Parts: sequence; structure tokens; C-alpha cells
Amino acid sequence: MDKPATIIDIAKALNISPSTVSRALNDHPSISAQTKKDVHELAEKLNYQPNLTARNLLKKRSGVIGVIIPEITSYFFSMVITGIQDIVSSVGYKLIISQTNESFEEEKKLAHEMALMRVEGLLVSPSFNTTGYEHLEEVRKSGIPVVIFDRDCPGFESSKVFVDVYDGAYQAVKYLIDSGCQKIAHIAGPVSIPTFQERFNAYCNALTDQGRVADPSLIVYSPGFSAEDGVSAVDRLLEQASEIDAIFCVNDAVAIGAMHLLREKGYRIPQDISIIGYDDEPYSCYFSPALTTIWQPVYDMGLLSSRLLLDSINKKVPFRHEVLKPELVIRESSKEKPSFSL
Amino acid sequence: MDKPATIIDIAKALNISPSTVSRALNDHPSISAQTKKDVHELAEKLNYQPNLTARNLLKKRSGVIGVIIPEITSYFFSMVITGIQDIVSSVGYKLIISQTNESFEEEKKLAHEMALMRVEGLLVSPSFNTTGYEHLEEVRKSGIPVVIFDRDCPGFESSKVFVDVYDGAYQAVKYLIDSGCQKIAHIAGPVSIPTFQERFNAYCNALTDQGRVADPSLIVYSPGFSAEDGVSAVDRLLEQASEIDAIFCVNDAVAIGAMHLLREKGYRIPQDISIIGYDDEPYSCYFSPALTTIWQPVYDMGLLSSRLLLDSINKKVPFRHEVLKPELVIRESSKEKPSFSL
DNA sequence: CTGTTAGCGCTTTCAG
DNA sequence: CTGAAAGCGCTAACAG
Repeated sequence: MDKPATIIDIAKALNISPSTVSRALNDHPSISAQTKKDVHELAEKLNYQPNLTARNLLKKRSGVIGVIIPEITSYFFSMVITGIQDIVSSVGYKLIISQTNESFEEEKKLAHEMALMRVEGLLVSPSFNTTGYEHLEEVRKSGIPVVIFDRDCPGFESSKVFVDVYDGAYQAVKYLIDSGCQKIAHIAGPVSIPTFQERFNAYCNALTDQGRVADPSLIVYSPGFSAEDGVSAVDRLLEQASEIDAIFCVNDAVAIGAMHLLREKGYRIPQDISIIGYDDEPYSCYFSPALTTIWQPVYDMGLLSSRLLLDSINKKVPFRHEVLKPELVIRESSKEKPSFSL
Repeated sequence: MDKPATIIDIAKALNISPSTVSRALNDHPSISAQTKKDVHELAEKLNYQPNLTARNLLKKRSGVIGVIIPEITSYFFSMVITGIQDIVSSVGYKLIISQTNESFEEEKKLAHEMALMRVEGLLVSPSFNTTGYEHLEEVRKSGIPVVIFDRDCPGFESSKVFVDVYDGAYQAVKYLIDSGCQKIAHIAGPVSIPTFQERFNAYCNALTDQGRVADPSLIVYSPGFSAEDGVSAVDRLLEQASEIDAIFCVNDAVAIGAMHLLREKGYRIPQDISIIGYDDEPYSCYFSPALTTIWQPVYDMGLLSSRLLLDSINKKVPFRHEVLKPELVIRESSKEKPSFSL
């Protein structure tokens, strides 16, 4: 209601100067106990709230950190955000979160807006359609530190935090080989996207490293990576290949869609076909069979990237590149590895 | 890099006054085309970016809207946020999002911080442990409109947007009855929480409305509402009841946990036991059997609540209470309703 | 211990 | 069409 009380209102009412009030409020050492008491009491009474905008203008800071992500509606990114928030809120920062919906244009617009808002730092995971980094260069040129996470921006210089995508995929395929699978298929995501390209590469290399060949008829490229895409991808796979006994899916969603159709077609998992996904989504362990998958330290990624960002904000530090390790979570959708091979 | 250019820098360089520059930049009608051109060109060259903090201080606005939710890591809330963001970003607002993790203390702190930041409006879905609304009253008293969504704050006066929880639950139980189920159990959530209490009430009423009684032995109260809770709840249910042929679960997570254990114990779904959940989570249709559940217009809730908030910000409007309708999504985890009853 | 002064960057009367 | 001046609310030298 009405105008909020200012420091000047308090000063006038107490017949002292605004600076004294300011100092009293900020608990400055050289202010008499009595004055402090008077000021605090009146402030309380008037329900005084400091105007952060004024303070920010003076101090040239905003107290907010920006986050740009492709989408918030995924376990992955919402968990990263939780990690980020736990760190930055502990040091008094607020978070401005925006999603690009995988649109490059939107990303450029958002980056620009963030710079305008004078965010003190920016965390970004670029969209799949991002093809240049001038928008991020601009942000950095305005003196705002940027940290990239999860998805790389090759050539853009900044601190970065990733999960070792290749390693996770390699582990998965290696496990399938070790468990005795002979015809291991792969439902690949759009390989124009580096993350999926890496999973694809790991699939091929894991195979060749064991003296096998990556048979093209065992690979199907999915245009998307949702559960629906998994359904149609496995449908095509079954047409072009025969006798497959394992599928490494580009992510859990696709794996879940794939399992769905396979079961409908009467395949037994894992007796007929082993399935491994990627991401360890919350419900993946509740499917039957429970999905074997790759777990990623998602929350940690949020913690780490925001820590790196805070470092860059506080002092000029050299860029750091951190790579977190994923883990294979063995459940029921894959055959067991014979114990003698341990 | 270096100091960002200000309006004064431009003024000096062009030998005109800051006010003229300001007007030129804002395309004020009474400025000569030539001056405008000069100013814009130099602004471009100096990479001038208006200082929003200064402008906000003057205009007494912040351009941001606050959102307080229990958690961001759920399909439900992240989808609501998407709806909110689609509306508010179209009119130039930025979003500050914070999660309470169901902590009342945290919620109070956040509400206070939001007020301090001078957010222009606040959207809140209170935590389950929220017992009073003084923190929200305070926000409103500072002149910041508040809109409550999804979970009610009884007695707190503001615009509110909810889904008709009772209706959804009633539909679910009614369907089970109509499909011929005789012993319909309920895994209830913590009934201290209004949402779960309502689902419970609907369960009882749907039964009694059809001339049945809500048998206490068919009801199990779960302390939580995760998939794990569903597992243990159904375990207890099987001990205390016999021959149940349907379970209405408080939400999809619990239903998924319940189905998991039931399958392990050899029950066939829906032949032996029909299952209905609540929420229609993204993967619910991919379980086998696909889960029958209640869908809620989550995105719409985000749209609507932010629209109501914008209305309150722009002009004094009376509070509005909106109730959105959920829908029963029939899939495979429930027996079919005989067609003659249609 | 306290007051004076100046200014953060911008907009907006009020005068020309 | 343009300039001078005032001020949003707060803080920080610099003086006492």
C-alpha cells in the first residue's frame, strides 16, 4: 500500500541525515548504539524495505544470474537447475531462467536480454540448432562471465562442464558385448547433434575394439529422441535387421518406446533382446523389466558449473574445463554378464 | 569490456544534451530526423545498451515476476512454468523462479526476498507444510499482486487457479465401479494435504453415491507419494485386504510403484486388479499395461494464472477464481466398461 | 560519531 | 526542436 518508506523518511523523522540512517541500517561500526536502535525501531515501524534497485544502480550489480537452457520440462535440466540454485542462492543470488525450446533465434534474443538486464553471470546449455556463438561473445564482451554446460560450444572460450558422453556409451556397449550379445544394434539420435554423434562413435569403437564390425544394418538413425521416436525406430530396425539380440538406445525415452513395441511384438527382454538406455530417468527402474541405463551426475553438474561461474564473477580466474563421469546402472533389461569374466 | 557506454557519453560526443539523446533513443516525436540518425549511429558504434537498473529506479518497476513453487523437478511444475513463461515473456517480463522443497520456512524467506526485489507480481503454489499466509499478506501489502495456483491458501484473498481435484478422482472411481469392479481399494496420500484429502473424499463419495460403503480395510494411507511409497503401500494393502479387484492410486508415481510390486507378486493387470493413477505423467502410457489416469490441463494452468497476474498488475481488477477440468484417460491398466452401460 | 556532497544512468517536466 | 535541472533511493568519500 502507499509509497514504501525510504531512508529519507526515516532521516527526517529522526532529524538525522540519510547517510547516518544508511550506516545504521548497514550496521556500520562508527554509529552510536542509540542511533542504531532508534533507526532500526523506526525502520521496523515504517516497514522499511531497502530499495535494491537503487543500491544496484550505485553498486553496478544486479544480484541475479541468468540461465539459458533448451527446455525446463525434462528431468535432466530441471535437476541441473536445482543444483545451480542450491549454490547461487546460498550466496544471495537470484536466478533468471529462460528456455530456448531448441531455437537458435530464441537463444540469441535471450542472451541479449540477459546482458541488458546486467545479469552478473550466465550459465548456458546451447540449443541443438545453435550454429554460432557471437551472441555469447557479446555477453562476455559486456563483462559478464559465461559458463557452458552439458552441450559444447566448440571454439567459444569459457569455463565448461560436461559429462563424458563417450565414456558412458562405451561402457554400455562394452557391457552388452561382455554379456555375450552377438548382434548389437544401435538406435542413434540425430548425429548432427554432437552428443548423439559421440554416443554413436562410442558404439562403433566399442565394437571394433573387440574385433567386431559396426554393421550398418544394425543401426537406425532416429530423427528425434522421444519415446514415440523409439517406437518407430525399433519398428524400422526390425525390418532391416534380423536376429538382433541387443539394442543400445540413444536415451531412456527411446529405450522405453522401443521396449514397448518389442513387448507388443512378443519379444522377451532381456532373454531375446537386451536393452540399454541413457540418462537414468526417474521412472526407468519401474518398467518391467527395469531399464539398464547410464546414470549421469546431473545435480553435480549444476553445482559445479555454478561454482565455476561464481569463481569467474568474484575474481579473474583462468577458464576451467571439467568432465564428470557417468555410471552404468545394471538392471533387468540386459542379460547378466557371466561371472567368470569379472 | 571497459565501462559500458552511457547516454552521457553519446551526448558529449555529439555536443548535445543527454535529454536529447534519451529522446532520440526512445524515438520521441519532437526530435529531428537528423539528430535521431546521429544518435542511433553513434549508439550502435559505441555498442550502447540502456541501463535497465537506472530506468527501473526511475520508473519504479523491475520488469520481473516471481514464481515460488515446491519443486521444479516434476513434470507438473516444470510444465506450469513453461505456460507462465510463454505468457509473461511475450509482454517483456522476466521470471525469477525459486523452489521451497516443501519447506514453510524457505517459502517465507523466498516471499520476503521477492518483495525486496520488487517483483511486479508473484505466482505461488504453497508448500505442503505452509500453515499461515502472513508472508503472502506482506507481499500483497507492499503492493505486489499475488496469484495462487494448484494448491489453495484458504483464507488468503487473491486470484486463484486450480484444477478440480475432486472431479478427477470422482471420475476415476466412478469408472472403476462402472467397469464392474467390486472391491475398489485406495492408496491415499497424506490426507493432511488438502489435495490428497479431496481425492480421498471423492473416492468415498463415489462409492457411497453408488450405494456402496468405503471399507476401511480397502484404504491404505501412504506417508509419501513417490513410486517407492507406492510399492510399500500396496504391500500393506495386500496384507490387510483380500480379493481386491481395483486400486485407485493417489497419483501416477504411486500407481507405477504399485503396479511394479503387483506384477512381481504375479497379479495380472487389469484382469485381476484394475489400476488408475492421477497426473498423466509423460511415461505413463509406456508402461505395460499403459496406465489409466487423470490428465490435468497443466500448461493451461500456467497460462491462465499468469494472465490473471498480468491483469492484476496492469489494473485493479477484482480477484478471480478459476477451476480447470481434468480428464480421465482410459488406457490398459483398467478393465473396460461394458458398452451397454454407455 | 555524524553531516555534506556528489553521483550511479536515466527520464521528464519546464523553459526556451 | 533542444537544453537545463531535478530526482528515483541509496552509498561513500570527505569533512568536521
